[in-house]
Amino acid sequence: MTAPLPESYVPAELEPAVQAAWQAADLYRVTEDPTREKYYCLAMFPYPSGRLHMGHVRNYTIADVIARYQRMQGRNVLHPMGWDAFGLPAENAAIDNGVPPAEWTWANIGHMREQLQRLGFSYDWSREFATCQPGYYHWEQALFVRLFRQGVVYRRDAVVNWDPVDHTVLANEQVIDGRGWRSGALIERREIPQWFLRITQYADELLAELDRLEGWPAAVRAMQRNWIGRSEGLEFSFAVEGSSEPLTVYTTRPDTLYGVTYVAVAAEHPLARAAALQDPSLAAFVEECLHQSVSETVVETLEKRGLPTGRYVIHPMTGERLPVWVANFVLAGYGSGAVMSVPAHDERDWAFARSYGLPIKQVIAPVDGSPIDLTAGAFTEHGILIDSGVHTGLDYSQAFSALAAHFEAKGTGRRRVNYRLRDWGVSRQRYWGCPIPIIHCPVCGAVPVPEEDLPVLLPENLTVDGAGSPLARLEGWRSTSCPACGGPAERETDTFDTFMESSWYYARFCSPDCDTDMVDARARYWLPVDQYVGGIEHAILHLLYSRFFHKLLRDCGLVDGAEPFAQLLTQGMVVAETYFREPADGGRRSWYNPDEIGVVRDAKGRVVQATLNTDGRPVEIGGIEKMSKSKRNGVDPQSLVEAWGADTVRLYTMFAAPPDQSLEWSSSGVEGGHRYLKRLWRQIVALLAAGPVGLPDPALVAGHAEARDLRRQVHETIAKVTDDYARRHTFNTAIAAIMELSNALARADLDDPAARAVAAEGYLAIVRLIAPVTPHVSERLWQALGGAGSVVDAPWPEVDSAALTRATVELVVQVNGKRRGQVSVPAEADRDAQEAAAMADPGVRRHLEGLSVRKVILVPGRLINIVAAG
RNA sequence: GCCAGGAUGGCGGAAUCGGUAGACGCACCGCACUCAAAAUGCGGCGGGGAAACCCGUGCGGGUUCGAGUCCCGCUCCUGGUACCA
Repeated sequence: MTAPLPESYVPAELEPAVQAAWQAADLYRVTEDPTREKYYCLAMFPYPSGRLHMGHVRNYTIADVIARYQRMQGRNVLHPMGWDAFGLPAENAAIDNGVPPAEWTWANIGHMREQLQRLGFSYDWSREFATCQPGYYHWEQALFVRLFRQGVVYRRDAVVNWDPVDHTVLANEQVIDGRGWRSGALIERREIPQWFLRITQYADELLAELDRLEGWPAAVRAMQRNWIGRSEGLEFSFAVEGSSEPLTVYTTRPDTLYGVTYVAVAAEHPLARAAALQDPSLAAFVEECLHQSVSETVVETLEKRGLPTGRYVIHPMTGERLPVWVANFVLAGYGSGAVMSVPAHDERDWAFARSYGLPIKQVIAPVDGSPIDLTAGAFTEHGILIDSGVHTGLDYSQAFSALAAHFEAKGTGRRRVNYRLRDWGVSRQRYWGCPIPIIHCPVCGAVPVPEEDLPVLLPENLTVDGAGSPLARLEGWRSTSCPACGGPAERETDTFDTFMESSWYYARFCSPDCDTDMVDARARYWLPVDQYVGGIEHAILHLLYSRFFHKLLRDCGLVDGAEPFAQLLTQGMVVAETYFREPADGGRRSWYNPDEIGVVRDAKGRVVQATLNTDGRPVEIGGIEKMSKSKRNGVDPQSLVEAWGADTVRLYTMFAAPPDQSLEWSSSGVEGGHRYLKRLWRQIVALLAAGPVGLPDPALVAGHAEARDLRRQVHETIAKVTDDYARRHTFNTAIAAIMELSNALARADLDDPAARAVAAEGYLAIVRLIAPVTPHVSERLWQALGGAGSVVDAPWPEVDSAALTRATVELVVQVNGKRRGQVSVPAEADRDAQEAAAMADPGVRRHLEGLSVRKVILVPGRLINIVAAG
């Protein structure tokens, strides 16, 4: 690799050679080393869907840049990769092609691993695992058994989407307009027994720790905070007319109690079911509600509808009779399945009351006494109680306290902290997942599988047909004996939610070969993850479950610390232009890949028309959308790597947008990235041809204005790029600064010894600054420039603060906030001198004519604003 | 529906703590090299105007000496919404 640098840059030859050298040196294998500072950089592991897509490339390049940067800082970097291998797509593929899910999954893993390796990521592949391996899920089962004994696990009925034709439970995304996606049958809500983890027991800690997660984006913390949704309210009961069973409700607005004009219950509520027995139209409505998908989106965007049950409750303060309605927006599984309705002071209740002619009774007035218009909408702010019996005149918190005391004294209610967060249902009626280690015994009930009998292996090489649960039909697997009494018993045939596997894989990477528990002592060295990188779509579920698991692991004594991920970077989507044709017969649109499209531009470069290359006729431009199979606007990373090389793909992906924004695909943009690498290569070829490479002599540079300015830019760039990588994670601006420096170095006179030395210093810096992004080309250029060892472990360039000093600064001069001139002043000039220089500028003088100066605002070293008036 | 984001030239984006709007790249235009093309190099490039200048960061208001940035009210787009991962 010390051969002279070839004239031209050929990534197809260079990159495999560099990768082979890395592999031969086993460069990316890491072990625990207490003498060195550790850094754990993790990208969200992929579901092995078959091929890498651009979203993966982006995710893994961001993480690789950070890992490589930290490594060049001298840290001991753990950067692992594995596979989130259980899940629904494997079953769908099995149904469609008759391939067993295990086979399909492993074939995909093999292919995707090759694709990742070709991109040159710095993974320690010795730590690789897939979650479908018994060596992994064994310990997940062991944790579940432990949690069962601790009472963190329980079983209860919960509602699912049931497809009555395929006899299977459907995921929310498999329900389209209330029908099963394959069968087309109207789905039913069905209650079945399921296992739950008591995440609500940790709700307060999950909430409190959010405030300390300073390395997380504020948006993600806000979303989690709202998702947990802690509220303080009042739980109380209404007496039901003609029944001894009271109706319990929870409210965060006890102050509006006197404004309750009706009560709404879910269709599944016993009161609704009982009333439906006597009322055929009510029965029909309840039946209709029971065919709605369980998804919150569906429930909340439905037209709000309801019917009176004919039953009444008694208002606990006024003794008034209030009607009980069944409403399609009240969730059965949440709270008590019943809500008090205050149309005057709640938007949803207001809309419902308006459409059904229910009374709207104002009981809260604005504090300032201003009138409100209840015909226009609800008044939802806090205020002063009116028409509220003995509580009239109180404010929100006084009313809250008084009413809570009232109900507590009577024993019909109490103050309660409530969470929007619900316990985590982990049962899935699916085959391709981790078996739940429980045995159902007719005598002993649900008994956990003893630790020594774990893992409960998932039978593999099964054919799946999409009807019913394959495990339930596997008689030989299902029947077993009870670990407690020895009698005949049956295995649990549900598997875990795949979020279970992805909730602790980050810990397993620390000790992937541990065969005694989930993790061993090595986890204490590596955890927490210093930098976690993944899609914003995981902001709530995956990240909340992982935080929860970390606390469970901590409480089992397996890890230290409360949180798994110190820093979080959420990346945006990869999007691309779409093109389509609308068929004349009104049938389905046909979509075309951007590769198949040519565009016609006007004189200013604006796209005026797009045509299909094969027939030359126009197509419609459909706008920018997330890359997807259905819109055919996806770009295959592998063909890009083949065409341009991994470095170019990595460079474009990092350059086109900051990581947290969506990234728009552009093939000419990739070409631009490639051009830059070719230019950098050529420039270094030219430098080496110009003479021996040595570092600048400070004395020589000091007396040489151009060399001094250039050297200042070199060191300014080092400072900026370092800050962009380490603190801001704005790789796009780091690359822009590197390109700018390249442009400046290209103008250097290589025949001048001082300038040539500064150029050499600059290129040695650039090659290292860009190495995290384009490691292959950097490796080769580093060696050509005489760098020691591999660039992967080269020391990060240091800023020479002496090089940063400036003799003069440029000061922008404004008059009344408008830019009127620019003056150059000595860097050490005082305020008066700067003002005087600004006033002397001819453009400034012209705009000050006839005006008197009122105020001068000086932003040192940047701007001076002269405020003047006539 | 609810929660969280986003919107800046022809395009992707920059402007980091309220201080020069448009860095860097793409596209486009011109020039050089070439028989020619490609590649490469050099120059131009928000709109209007001869210029002085004026206008301009999704829309409507506001705060400030000064607003892309802060506040209030909208529009549209995106992510999540608990069984997609």
